Amino acid sequence: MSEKILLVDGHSIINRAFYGVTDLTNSEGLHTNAIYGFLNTLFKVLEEEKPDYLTVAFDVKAPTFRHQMYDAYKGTRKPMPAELHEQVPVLKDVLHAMGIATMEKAGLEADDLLGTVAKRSEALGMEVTVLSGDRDLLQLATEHIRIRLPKTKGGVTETENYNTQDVIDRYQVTPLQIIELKALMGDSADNIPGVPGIGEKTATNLIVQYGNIENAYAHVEEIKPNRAKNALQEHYDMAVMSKALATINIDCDYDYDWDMAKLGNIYTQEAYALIKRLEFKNMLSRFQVDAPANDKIEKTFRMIEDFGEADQVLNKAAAALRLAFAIHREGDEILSLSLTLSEKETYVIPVAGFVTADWLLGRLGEIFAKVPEIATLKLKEELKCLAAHGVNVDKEQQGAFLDAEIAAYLLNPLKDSYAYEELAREYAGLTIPSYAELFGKDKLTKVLEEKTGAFRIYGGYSSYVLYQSMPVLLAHLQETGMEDLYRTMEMPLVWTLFGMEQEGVRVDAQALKSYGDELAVRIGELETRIYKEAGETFNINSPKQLGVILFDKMGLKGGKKTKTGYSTSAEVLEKLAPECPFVADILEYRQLTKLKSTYADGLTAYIGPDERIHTTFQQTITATGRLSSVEPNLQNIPIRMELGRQIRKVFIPKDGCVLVDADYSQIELRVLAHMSGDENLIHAYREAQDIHRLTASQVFHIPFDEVTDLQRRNAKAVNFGIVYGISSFGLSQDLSISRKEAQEYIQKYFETYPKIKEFLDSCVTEAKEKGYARTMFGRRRPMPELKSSNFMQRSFGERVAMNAPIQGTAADIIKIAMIRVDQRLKAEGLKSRLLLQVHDELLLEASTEELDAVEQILSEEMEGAAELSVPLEIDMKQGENWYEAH
DNA sequence: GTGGTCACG
DNA sequence: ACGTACGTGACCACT
Repeated sequence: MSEKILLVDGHSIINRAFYGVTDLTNSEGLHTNAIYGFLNTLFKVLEEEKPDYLTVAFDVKAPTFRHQMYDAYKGTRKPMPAELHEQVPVLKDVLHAMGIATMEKAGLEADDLLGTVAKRSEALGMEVTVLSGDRDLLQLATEHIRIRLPKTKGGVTETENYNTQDVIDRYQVTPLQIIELKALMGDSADNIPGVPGIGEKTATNLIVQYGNIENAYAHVEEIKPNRAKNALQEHYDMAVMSKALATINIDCDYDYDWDMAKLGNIYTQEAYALIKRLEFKNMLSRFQVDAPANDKIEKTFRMIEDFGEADQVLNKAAAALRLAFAIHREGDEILSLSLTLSEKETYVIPVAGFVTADWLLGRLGEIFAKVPEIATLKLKEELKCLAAHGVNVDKEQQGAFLDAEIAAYLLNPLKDSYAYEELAREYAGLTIPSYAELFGKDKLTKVLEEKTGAFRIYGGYSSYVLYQSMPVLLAHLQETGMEDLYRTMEMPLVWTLFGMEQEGVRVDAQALKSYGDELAVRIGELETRIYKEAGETFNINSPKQLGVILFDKMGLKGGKKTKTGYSTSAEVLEKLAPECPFVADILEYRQLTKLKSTYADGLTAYIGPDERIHTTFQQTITATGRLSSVEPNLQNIPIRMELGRQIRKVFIPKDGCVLVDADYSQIELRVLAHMSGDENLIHAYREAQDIHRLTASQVFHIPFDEVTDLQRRNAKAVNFGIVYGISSFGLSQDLSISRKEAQEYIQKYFETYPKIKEFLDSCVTEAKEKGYARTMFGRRRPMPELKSSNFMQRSFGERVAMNAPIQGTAADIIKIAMIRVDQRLKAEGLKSRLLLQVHDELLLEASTEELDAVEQILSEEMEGAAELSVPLEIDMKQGENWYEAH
C-alpha cells in the first residue's frame, strides 16, 4: 500500500479555530482557544488518516508576492488580532514538542508550500491529504490528492472531503477551474477582489460554458445576462489579476525533506507539559504520563511502616535546617503526614495501626520549635487542622513558616489555583501526576487502603514539591521586589486571619429565625398577590419565566438586554415600577427572598455549637490584594437598605463584651491624593471634613456653603468614578445624565486636580510598559488585557490599571493595620479580639473593661498604618450588635 | 457548569 | 463604532 502524507494549512486552520471556539484563556492569561481548536481538529484527522508523514505549513509575516499585488491594489491587509497572534508561536511549540514538522518561508504563502509539496508527494506515488479551511485549495484536488475542509456541525467537527469527482459534483467544474471560479466570484476571506457584480451562480455558468476566463472574454458579446456581460467587459483586468491571486504556485523553490516529516510518537513528555500548561485537561488523557525523571524522584519517597521508623524520621526532622510538610486529610480525618527533609529524603507517615493522629501532629508541633524554615501550602488550613488536635504554635516560632500558595499568589494573583501540581510545573520544573491521574475519582481514604503505592507518590510529592519550589519562589519574590511584602505583610497576616476565623462571630440564632419567619409571612402574601395578578402560578425566581409574564403576557416594554432573553434586573424593573404595582411587588419579592435565602436561612446553616459563625478568609483570590470571605461570606451583609440592615442586629458580642467597629473614611480617595501628589486634593484632605462638597465647590467654582445636594452628589459620583478608572459612559449611567455632560464633569475634575490626571495616565503607561500595575507596597497585578486588540478589553485593561494601584494600596494598608492591632491586643495581654475585616472596616469583640484600650489601639494602629501626605481617619463606634456598632 | 441577579466595599 | 464603571460570593434556575 502506498504511503500517506497529511499536509495542514496551519494559517487557515488556526484562524478557523480562533473564530469558531469560544474564548479560552489559561490561568496565566494566555489566550488558548485557537490552539485548542486546532489540536482537536488535528487529532481527529490524524485518527482517521493515520498518515506516515505530516507537515503543517504557515505563512510568514513578510508580505508575499501574491499579496503584494493585492496590497498595491487595495491598501494593506487587516492584521491578525493580538489574541490570535500570540497563540501562533505557542502552537508551533506544541507541534514541535510533538515532533511534528512545520514549514514556512519568507515570500511564500502556506498555500504555495502546500501545493508544491502535495504535487511532489503525489509524483512520488503517495496518497496526499491536505487539511485546510480554505476552498481555494480545491484546485489541488486529484485522484490522489484529497482536500479536507473542516466544518462544525452541532458542536462536532466533521470534514468535507474532495477528490476530483467530488469537486465536479459539488461545483460543476474541475479542480483547476476552481481558480477561474474564484477569480470571478472573489473571496473576501482570501483577499481576492473578483469581478464586482458576479457571484457564484454567474461565475459557475460562465466557466461551465466557456471553460476559462480568457475564453469567456473572447466570447463576451454573446454572454447572456447583460449584467454579467458588462461586468466582465469592464473588469476583465481585475479578473485576470484575481486569477493570478487565486492560483496556487505548485512549483515553489522550497527544499522539502520527507524524512523530517516522518511521523513518530506525538504524545511526548514535552508536549504533555505544554498541553498541561495550556490547561487542556481533557486532552491530557491522550498522553501516557510517567516521565523517567519522575521515577527517580519517586523512588526516594518512603512510606513509613512501623512506629520505630516514624519516631526516627521525626527525630531527624527536628534537626533539619529546613523542611516542608503536608497533612493529608479527608473531612476531619487525618490520613497521613508527609515530610521532606532534603532533596533525597521524603517520608509519608500514615495514620495506621502504629501511630494516632494526635501523636503524629503532636510530634510535628514539637519539631516546629526547632526548625528555622518550614515550607507549607495553605498554612492557615494546616494550622486549623493542628489546632483541632490540640497543637498550637508559639508566637516566637511563627516567623519560620512560609506558605508557597501565598508566594505564588503574589507572583501572579490572577491564577485560580495554586495547587502543588502548578507549583511543580512552574517553580520546580517538574511535571507531576495530578490527583485525578493517580486516583481518578476515588476518595483519598480508599486510595490509602487499596493503592498504597499511588498514595506514597501523591503524598510524597505534596511535601517534596514545596521543598523544591520554596527557594525558587523566594528568589522570584526578591527579584520582583515583593519579598518584604511577603515576609512582613502576607505571612504575618496568615496568623491574624487564623485567629479571627478560630474566634468566629456570635450570632443570635433565635433572632435570626424570627427575622426569617417574618420575611416568610410577607413573601407568602406577595406570592399570592403576584399569582393573582398574573392570572397563573409560575416561578417568580426564574428570570426566564418572569420575562415571559412581564413582557409577553402583560405587554410591558422593557426591551431585550441579555443573551438569553429579556433582562428582569432591578435596573429595568425599577423604571416600570412606578406605573405598575405588579412590578413593584416583584421587586419587593426579590428583595425579601434574597434576604431570606442568602442571609436568614443561609447564615443559620453556619451557626456552630459555640453559637458562632466561623467564616474563611481567602488570601489568594483577588487580583488587587483584597481578602475575600466564604462559607459564609461575611463581607456582604446588608446595610444599604433598612430592612436588610436589620440583619446586623443578630451579630452580637459574647457576654461581658461589646462589638467595636472601625472603618476608614474614604481610604481609596486618600490613597489617590497621596499617590498622585495633587496639592489641591492633599490640601483639601488636610483641611476639610466633607470632601465631596469641597470637590463640588472646586470643580464647579461655587462657594463651599452654596453647594447644592445635587452638586455634592455628582461630585461624589465623580470621585468614585475616578477610583474605578473613570469613563464618561460609566459616569453617565451612574448619574443618569448624558455622556457629554459626564465628559464635561470629568474634564473639569481633571482641570481642578491636574496631578490626578497625570497620575492615572502614568498608571496606564507604566502598566503597558511593564505588563503589570503596582501598589505603594510593591504588590503587582499583571495586566495581559492591555495587549488586547479588542477595544473593549483594552479599555477594561486601562481602567484596571488605574484602579488596581488604588484599591490594592488601600488593601495593603488595612492588612498592616490588622496585623498591628492583633499584635498589640496580644502584646498588651488583652482578651479583646479582631473578628472580621470588610475591606475598609474592622469588627472587634471588646471586653467591656478593655474598651478604652481597644479604641486607642484601633485609632493608633489604623490611622498609623501608613504614612501618607494626607491623614488616614477612621470612624469608630461600639454597640450591643453590629447594627449599632456601624 | 453557566448565567442572571443582587448583597457588600 | 465599539459598549463599560473597580473588586468580590451566594443562590437560583436551567442545561
